[in-house]
Amino acid sequence: MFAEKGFGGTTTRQIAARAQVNEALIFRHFPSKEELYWAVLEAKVRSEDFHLRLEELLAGAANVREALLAVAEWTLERRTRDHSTTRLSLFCALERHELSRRFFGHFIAEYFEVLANYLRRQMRQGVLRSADPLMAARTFIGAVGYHSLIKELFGPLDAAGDVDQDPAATTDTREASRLMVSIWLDGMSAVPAAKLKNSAASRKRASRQAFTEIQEPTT
Amino acid sequence: MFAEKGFGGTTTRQIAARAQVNEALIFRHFPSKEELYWAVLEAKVRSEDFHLRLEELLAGAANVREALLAVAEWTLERRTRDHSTTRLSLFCALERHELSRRFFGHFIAEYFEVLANYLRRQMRQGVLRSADPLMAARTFIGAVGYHSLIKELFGPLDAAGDVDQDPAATTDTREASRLMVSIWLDGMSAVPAAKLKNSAASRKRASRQAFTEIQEPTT
DNA sequence: CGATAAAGTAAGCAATTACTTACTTCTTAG
DNA sequence: CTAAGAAGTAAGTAATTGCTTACTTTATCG
Repeated sequence: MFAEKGFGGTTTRQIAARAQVNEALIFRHFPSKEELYWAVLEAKVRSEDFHLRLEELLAGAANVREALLAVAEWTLERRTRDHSTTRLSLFCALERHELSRRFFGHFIAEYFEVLANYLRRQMRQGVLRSADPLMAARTFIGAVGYHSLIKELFGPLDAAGDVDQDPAATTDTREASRLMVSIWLDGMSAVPAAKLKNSAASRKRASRQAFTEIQEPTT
Repeated sequence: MFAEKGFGGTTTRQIAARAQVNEALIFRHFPSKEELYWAVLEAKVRSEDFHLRLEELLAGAANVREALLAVAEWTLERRTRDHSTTRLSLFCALERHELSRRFFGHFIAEYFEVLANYLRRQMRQGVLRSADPLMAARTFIGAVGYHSLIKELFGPLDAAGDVDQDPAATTDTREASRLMVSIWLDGMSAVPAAKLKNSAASRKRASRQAFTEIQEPTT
């Protein structure tokens, strides 16, 4: 309910009603509404150990592309399935500045750090060109995160109008992930030799590249 | 005040106090708090004609890189200077789902559309590799937008700790823009010849890998 | 069992909410 | 000048807020 209407927008009466208990019971278990709120946040954060899952994904992937694809798809899929974490953290950040920074802020920083460390390693090994790993991580997460954020907050809005509704979320997730990874990775790759060849004969790209390349669609 | 504490978090009494008028005066000019809210939103949106400014920036740039750099720097600079628009739109999206979509949703879609059209043109001219322009636009805006969003909501959080505060916002803006543009552009360029030369000179990594494959390492 | 504490509740508290009413002041056109 | 309406206000309204009090029920364990 906090994720749905925020801290200020949720009343203890509503919470009690939804929990099918008396309102006074809330204040028997928690000294105040605020304490309940932080308990909810902590439980939420604790239950979704993001940066651990992220480490797993990165460690389990065969190469950078696979890793980033996995991260992108995981992120998009998770966030389209459940908006509550995003909403909760956004509400938290918007409503109470001080504490949210120490809460989600630290959490997010940790998350970035994990990806940044991975990218740093890839840079050292020459797989990626060298750049500020933290910024590089942000750029990637940003593309993925913003994409899903807009979708969560404002719906599909694919066209300028409002005609076509969410067509096939999974297809979209796949395709979106692939494009974002390909853009980021091509930009960060240490060896864009293939791309050069590619541009030299700009037509039949598809046949030439066994892997890696992401096809363009859209007539 | 709506940007600061949201619709529900702002009371008409507070507004009246800040405006130094009697609370009743508000309801003489606006039939309800909600109507006042929408009036504020409309005024805000109207005053910042984003997609027009975006078109100007794109039209005025010498090439794609310049254009994207201008867009990135403009976005970052504007958003670090004034958080109110972001906060307002976020609050709006979080608090009232239905109307926000028609409000900011349509607005954002329009914004994406402008950039997408520009990118489409560049693709047709062979400057950029062809891909879904809307997705490409989102990927770029995403990297920039998310970066500034995190900063707005959770502060600097550069390191995992909390030691170094915002060092030099302008320097950061410049550098961040440059990196994001370079990543995105290298990933989207049809002719990355310069990049090859560049990387060859700097590290001679290029010689190592003939084409395409992004080597995995992972011990 | 029986004592003790935890779990649970009905009713109500003062404070705050968006909004109204009944009234006074300012501005301005004919 | 003056009438009329706009601008402005003090003092309320009923409803809702987080939270408390005084009480009853249920579970636990020697």
